[in-house]
Amino acid sequence: MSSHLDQTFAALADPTRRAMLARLAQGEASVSELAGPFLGSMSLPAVTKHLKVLENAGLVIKTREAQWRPCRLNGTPLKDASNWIEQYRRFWEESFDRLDAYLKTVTRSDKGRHDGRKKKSR
Amino acid sequence: MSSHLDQTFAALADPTRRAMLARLAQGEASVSELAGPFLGSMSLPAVTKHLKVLENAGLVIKTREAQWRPCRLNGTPLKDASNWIEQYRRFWEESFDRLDAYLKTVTRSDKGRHDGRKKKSR
DNA sequence: ATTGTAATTAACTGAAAAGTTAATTATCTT
DNA sequence: AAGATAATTAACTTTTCAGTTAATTACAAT
Repeated sequence: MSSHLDQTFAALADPTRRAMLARLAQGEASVSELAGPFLGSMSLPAVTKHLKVLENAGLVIKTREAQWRPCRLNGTPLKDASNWIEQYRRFWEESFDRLDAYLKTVTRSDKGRHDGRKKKSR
Repeated sequence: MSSHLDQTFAALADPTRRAMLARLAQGEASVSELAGPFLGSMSLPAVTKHLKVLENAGLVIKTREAQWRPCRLNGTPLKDASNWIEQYRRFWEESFDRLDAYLKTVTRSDKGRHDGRKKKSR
């Protein structure tokens, strides 16, 4: 049992899969169209599997048209991923760097101790 | 050899690790403080390993203080992850849904064919 | 010096991930 | 009906990941 976010982030952790999403951002594509750029370095079944991971994560929706499987990107799981990350925005923005710098100025001694004792002063 | 984004997304794909980041967002914590909530369900070495993954991804910075390893969150890798995801924002926002709905209205037939032929009309 | 606490390292296990080749299914074309 | 094309499934290998227990390192306190 793995959460939605688990699956989304796991799917995004692979460069082949991110490239496939990038391709799909340009528009619908069949499996072989998606596979094209990778067939030099991996087999078609490997691509099918990557696609399955994206599909299971809900990032790609595969339909049927004759012997083709047109795929399109579904962004909704990315919304949750984005929201999750956004929680941490302050940790990479300027304002935080300044806060951080400030916190470093304040002596960490007592706040930082785990044994409830004072640190020797330097 | 895995890219920065690979490592970041892979690190975020695990709920234990995300929980550890959530804890660190509250402020610095030692390894055992971080481990606390999980010691019911996993061993301390397991926690150390998760922490190592976060550290390798650059999401956590571990320092030394006596026998403790105070850890703090470093948000910068999240910035890249966020930027990557933001590229796809239009795929989960209203405006896109409308565009999508519109595209479905227009007959997909020729646009969607991969063999350059016309579809039989229904 | 000995003991206790914090954390890591070592060595191992089991399960999941990522790839392979070969065979199979489904559909279209002639 | 036969052949070509698109894609998947099966069976297998290899590697990586997540966890375990036991041993070890490092420091502090007495």
